This record gives sequence, structure tokens and C-alpha cells, in this order.
Amino acid sequence: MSEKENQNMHWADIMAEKIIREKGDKELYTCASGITPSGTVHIGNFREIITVELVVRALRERGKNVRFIYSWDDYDVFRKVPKNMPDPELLEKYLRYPITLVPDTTGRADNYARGNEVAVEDDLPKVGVFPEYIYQAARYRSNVYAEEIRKALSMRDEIRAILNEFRTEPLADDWWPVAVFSSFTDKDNTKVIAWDGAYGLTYRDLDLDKEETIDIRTTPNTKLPWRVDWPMRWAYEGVDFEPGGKDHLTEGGSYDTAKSVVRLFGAEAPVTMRYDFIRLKGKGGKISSSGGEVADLSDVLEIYPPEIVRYLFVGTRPSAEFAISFDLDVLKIYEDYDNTERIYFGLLNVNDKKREKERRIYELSQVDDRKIPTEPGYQIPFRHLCNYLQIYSGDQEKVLERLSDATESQKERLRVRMSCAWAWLEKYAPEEFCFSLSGPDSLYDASESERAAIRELAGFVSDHLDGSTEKEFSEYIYKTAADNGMENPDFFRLVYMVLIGKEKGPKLAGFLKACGSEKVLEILRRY
RNA sequence: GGGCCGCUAGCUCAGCUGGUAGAGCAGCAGACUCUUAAUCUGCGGGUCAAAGGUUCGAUCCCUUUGCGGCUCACCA
Repeated sequence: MSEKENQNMHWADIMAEKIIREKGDKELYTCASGITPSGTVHIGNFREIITVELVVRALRERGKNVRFIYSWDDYDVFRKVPKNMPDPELLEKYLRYPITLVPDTTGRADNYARGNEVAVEDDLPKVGVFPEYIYQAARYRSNVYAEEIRKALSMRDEIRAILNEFRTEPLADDWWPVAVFSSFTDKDNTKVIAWDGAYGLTYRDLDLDKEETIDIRTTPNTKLPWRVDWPMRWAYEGVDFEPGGKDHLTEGGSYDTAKSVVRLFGAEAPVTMRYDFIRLKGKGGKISSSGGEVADLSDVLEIYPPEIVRYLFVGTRPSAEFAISFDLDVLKIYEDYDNTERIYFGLLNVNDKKREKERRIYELSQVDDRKIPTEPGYQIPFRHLCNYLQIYSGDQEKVLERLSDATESQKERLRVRMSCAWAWLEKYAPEEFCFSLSGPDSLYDASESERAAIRELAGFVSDHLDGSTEKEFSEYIYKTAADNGMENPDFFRLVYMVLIGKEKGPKLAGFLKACGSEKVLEILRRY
């Protein structure tokens, strides 16, 4: 790989090569990601998942055998009731329980953690992400890690020394690298008292002031604290790559201590990369129900097709923060994607460097890398699609009839796009952007002279709309205004009032053509 | 207190291993008697935060400073 080629490489490819370089030639590369499902798994968390997915794909394209694991840290403690969860009073009662023992007040699953998990697991396949899920609660509770916990206990002093390097308050002498959920209360308000040097651990339940000795091979109570748990899993799974947010990847952060702790477990830290957070733009407004402004993958998938969701992340360096837009920027995002697509299919000429870059972005944006489209999507700007949809009150099939020259594969993509467009129009589009054609019940109170003008326009529509271009037909519009002694602006206002009950609307001639003479006449002839 | 990131046209940002910068939007001008961020065309010299340094040459490397943001030092 020459330096010149390297310069143009996509970050996922650069990362894949770095992994191969640093970890050597291996039979299997393990790439990992994970999070505590202690609340809605939002789009910022998704950034980590998609980052791993892209690197995994880049590795596989290099002929590597890759395992992509996703760890749900669902044996974590429920510390805080998130603002956006229903029935907070009920949830309040479960603080300090493991999140798998907290009820799911959203009704999605049989426990709180699982509810947050399924939301993500249901959506990830839609964007082409298929990790192997690992459930830490199940692992811990079935004692899979008993040996690792014993090791951690035996390396107590070394671990403490590593953690103390960055702490202001050193860990106490009686600190143990293990957390215990009480078998009396299920809560973690406990304190380890003694370890027998093997598998016997004695703790005290601080709520009840009761003591118990458990066997870490047979009781489900113990887990490792985060800064020990993370490196333990690296060693256990043989992780070669795992990215992290900037909270982890800072001096003194958990990656820093984990890369020392992992050596105690006889392994080396994975290659990592830092990703920045995601901001939201244009969300809130109409739908800010709880004040807690969260957007998860399903919120984003509602207004962007899967390949565009991927595109947002593929096209941005992970280390750069960016905003996901729900406002009018949505239009631009669609245009940007379509532009990349046009470059990919050679419909747009750009220099080699740019073309190469966009080509790779397009490929990686596709949900299934074995099914990359062989033709571009139907060329219609997103805003036009929005107008067509509104003309037909959201009836996708009617819109497709108008776009009859679209191929089957284009229609398929158009359907997805239209669903997104409709959702966007209903939830986020600004008021000025939205309209609906007037029905029989919403007549505009027109004067007699206005009615005459409308009737004349109806005649022109009937005779000429279908046969003339947009530009040609605007002449008839001007003529109608002139014939009836109306100023243009007044006449335009009148027509919009009649058609959509608003003073302004889409550019009139084009709008009339988009509606089609049949629909237009149906409305005009009421006057 | 430590660390990290950013500071480029009015706005949002590209510019990724050095050869004095570019897209979109806004704006301006014109085209058709016209209207929403929804017509087309033309128009982009901004001390690349500041000062030093390295260099034949720096927006891009090094140092320092300023401003903004994030993060760790509690837990995960």
C-alpha cells in the first residue's frame, strides 16, 4: 500500500489495516462493542455500533474472518430513573437493583434492561448490523466468569494500584475488585468482608445488617466493577478492536486503566479509536414530550432510509462531532446522498480523488454489501416527492403511478423514501412546507369576479395543462389574471386559497402540473 | 488540576502525512409581470484565532497565548 493510496482511504479501511498491522495475521479477529442498557439506547450509542460494523466490513473485505460481539452490560445497577421513561414512581422503587430485575414500564419486554435492548436489536438488522449479542447478566448469573472473578480477587492489590494511579482518593485498604448483589434484597448495598483465597466470598448486606458467605461458582450474586469488567472481557473474548467514547478514551479514563489491568489477565488491550458524540438538530419542537431530548435509531429510521442513516456515519470521521437533523436540513441530507449516488454511477463528473472517496462512501452506506444497487435511484428531489405525497394525501401507490417510468428497484426505494417523507412532513416539517388539497367541504369564500377568474383558469387547465410545459402554462396564468383585471400577486393568492386554503404554496405552474388536470379541475369546478 | 478537540467566506462546514484555500445556504446582479429554504445563469480574495519557530515555502509540523467545548479525577 503506497502512501498515496493510503491518503485516499476511508477511515474504516485505515482502521482495518491498523488492526491487522498491530494484531498480526490471525485466524479470527474479534471486534467488540457494548453498553449498559440503563436507559434508551440512543443514536449516540449507535455511533459506536456502526463504527464497529464498518471496520468489521472492511476487515471481511480483506478476506479476514471476523467475530462481531455486542455486550449488553445488563447486570449493572439501576442508579437513576431516566426522564423519558413512563411510570417513574414505580421505577423509583427499584433503584439499586440490577436492571434486569427492574420492571419494563414501556411494556416492550419482561424487564427494564431487556426493553431497552429489544428496541435496538429490532432495528439493527434494518441498517445491516448483525452482531453476536452477549448478555452479561446471564453470563455472570450462570457463573461463566467465576474463574475470572477469582483471578481478580487474587490480583486485588495490583488492580488497586493501577486504579489508584489516577484517583484523587486512593481506594481503601478493604476494597475488593468485586461487587455483590445481596441474595436477601437483590440490591447492591453490600460490602465484601472476606475472601477465602478460592471461591468463597463473605459479604454483609448493609440494609439488613446480615452476613452471608457465597460460592462464586454457584451463586449469581457477584460481578466485576466496570474498570475491571471491561479488561476482563477483552481477555476473555480476545478482543482485537473496540472503539470508545471520549469519556473512556481520556487520560485516567477507563481505557487507560483497562489496558494495564488486562495484562494481569494475560492479554493485551485491543486497538481502539475514539468517537465523538452526536448532537440533535431540529428535534424537540412538536414532539418534545418529556423535555428529555433523546433520539434513538428508530426515530432516525423514521425519517431517513437505512442507507442514508449509514451514510450519515460513513461520511463523517468518527472523531468529529456532528448533528443529526430533523429540520429542513433533512432535504439537504437527501440531496447529498443522491449526489454521492450520482457520482458512484457516473452521472456526475468529478475528479478521480473525489470519485474514489464518494464511491467508497456509497458502498459502505449500503445495508447489504452483496446487494449494492446496480442502477441509481429514481431521480426526483426529496422536496418534489414531499409535494407529490401531499397532493395525494400520502397515497404512495398513486404517486408511483405518476412516476411510472421508475423501475421496480427504484419503486422499492421510493416507497421507503415516501414513508420517511410522510413521517417527516407529519412530525417535523415546518408549517409553510405542508399543505393538503382542499376538499369539497373547505370552499373559499370567493367574490363573483374571483369566481369568474377561477372559471377561466379552469378552462385553460382543461384545454392546455397536460399539453404544455410549466413555462408555457404560466402564460395562461398571467393571462387569466390580466383578463379578469387582477394583479398577479392577488390572483396567485386566490388560486392558493382555492387549492390548499393557504396564501402561498409551491410554484404555481409546476404545482398545477404536479397535481394533474383532473385533480385541479375537481377543485376549480366547485366555483 | 490532568487530558482531548475545535477556532477557515455572513452561517454550517470541506480541506487528513507542507506548495499562499473550496462547497452548500445566505447575499448581490440578470433572465420570465411569479411565490415557501422548491426556476435558470453569473458573481466567493477570507490577516485560514494570535504570536513566535522549523522550512525555499505553513491553514496544514513544533512552541506559547487567547477563546469555545468536551472529558477524567464518583459510578458504569
